[in-house]
Amino acid sequence: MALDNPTLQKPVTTADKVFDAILHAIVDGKIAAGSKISEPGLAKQYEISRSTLREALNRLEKCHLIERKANVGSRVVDCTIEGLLEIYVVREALEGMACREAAINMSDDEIAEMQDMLAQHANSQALIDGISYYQEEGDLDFHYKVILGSHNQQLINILCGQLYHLVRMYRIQFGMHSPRATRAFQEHSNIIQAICDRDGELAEILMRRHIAASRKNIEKKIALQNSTAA
Amino acid sequence: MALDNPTLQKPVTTADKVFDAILHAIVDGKIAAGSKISEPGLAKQYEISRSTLREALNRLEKCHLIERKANVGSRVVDCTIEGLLEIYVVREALEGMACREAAINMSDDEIAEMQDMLAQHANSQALIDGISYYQEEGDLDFHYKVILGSHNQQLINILCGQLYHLVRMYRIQFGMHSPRATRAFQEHSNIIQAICDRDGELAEILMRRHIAASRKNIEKKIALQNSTAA
DNA sequence: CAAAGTATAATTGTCGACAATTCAATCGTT
DNA sequence: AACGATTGAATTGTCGACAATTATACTTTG
Repeated sequence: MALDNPTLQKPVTTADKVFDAILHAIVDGKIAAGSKISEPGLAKQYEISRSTLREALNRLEKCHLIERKANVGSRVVDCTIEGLLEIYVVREALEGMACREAAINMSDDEIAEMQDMLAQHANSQALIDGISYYQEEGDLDFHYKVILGSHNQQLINILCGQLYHLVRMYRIQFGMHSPRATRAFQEHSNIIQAICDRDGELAEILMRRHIAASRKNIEKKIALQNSTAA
Repeated sequence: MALDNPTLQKPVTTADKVFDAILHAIVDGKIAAGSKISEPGLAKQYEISRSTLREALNRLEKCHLIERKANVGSRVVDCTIEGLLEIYVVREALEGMACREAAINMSDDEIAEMQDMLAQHANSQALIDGISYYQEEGDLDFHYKVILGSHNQQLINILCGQLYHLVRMYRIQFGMHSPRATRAFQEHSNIIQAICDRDGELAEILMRRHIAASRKNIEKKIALQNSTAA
């Protein structure tokens, strides 16, 4: 049960709720990537006014989940390999820095909490079975914790508020549950150790390598896919 | 004459124009940082409907220039030292990576163009006079060029579309024209050289140091300010 | 038959009004 | 006099309708 909204600002207005609903629909692929969004259609579907819907669409645009052109309309972003790799580049830079800052700014309690989480993941049946649960849920939990541990509001906003919605969208729509589970777990463990040692420099390097490894894994997969297809 | 909108999507709708107007007003401090925004007031001032104003406000929120709370309203972000330092941390990470990618992805023409710009800055009267023109305008031009040179749309969006509005706001409101002009110029020159050599690793390191130097310069200034005030 | 122009239909942008919530001032109580 | 509750005013959220722009289908022409 990973929190999919670590900033936990509960939806109070109806636009908030519709935003949440459409967000999940897009991330889960129920609204197809690249498809055009019909304002009258969606408004009727959710039984709200167009004004309220547009309010929700504006927030989706903030997450880079939809793109709007003036006098033309909104489209769901489409998932491309290039787009995915671009995100990994940004993640490598930002999460690396977040990890460095986390090593500096996290409280001892926060670190202990993160260690507990890792221990829990270690014991989880899914990891023992080598299944992809860890990849899909535990991995995000870990990364969220590190990001929040940076105590840098800008980093938190960009990563948790914007980029990670896209990350989850790609994960689901590209079906990314690679067999990196046990290895990624070891890398997480090393990163936490660096944070625990308050070694920001090492923590950043390890996190960057961790993310770069994921990216390269995907690149390899894609290359393989292309070679077999050709 | 630095472009203050490198993504150059011209305002077509009235909400776009109002967004531009309010953006400049906030960045220039004509609308005070931290002040509350009155929707009826601003709507009347710009002679538009509240719906159109809210559309503009949503885009300002995307730039992190205003913050909204449900059923309460919008406030202009306030400029704090902590906030400024947070931005520098993000810039160090993102622009460092952008610089690395620029060394890989920039075309020869783009590099030549950037070299021309630097040469032009070298000859500019303002730099010779040791005045702060370079800091305020040429510096931004340089950083924009590098960011765009990354050819990474995510990086471009985050940096040019969001963060740099805040950067300009802080520069103006904190009156940041430090005597780092000639030194910064030399650093820019070295960075371009690394990009020209297609040395992404070095380019990233140099850019990170360049930004970190600015941050430390500010921290020093603040420390000095505090010591004299006490 | 293809291509361009035009007219129609659909969609987006903008507006003003009403409902719901929050803020402010007044009044009453201890 | 200070604190809390209540009432009124102001602000935000939501709605439906109209205007402006764009997309579509049809007609006309070469």
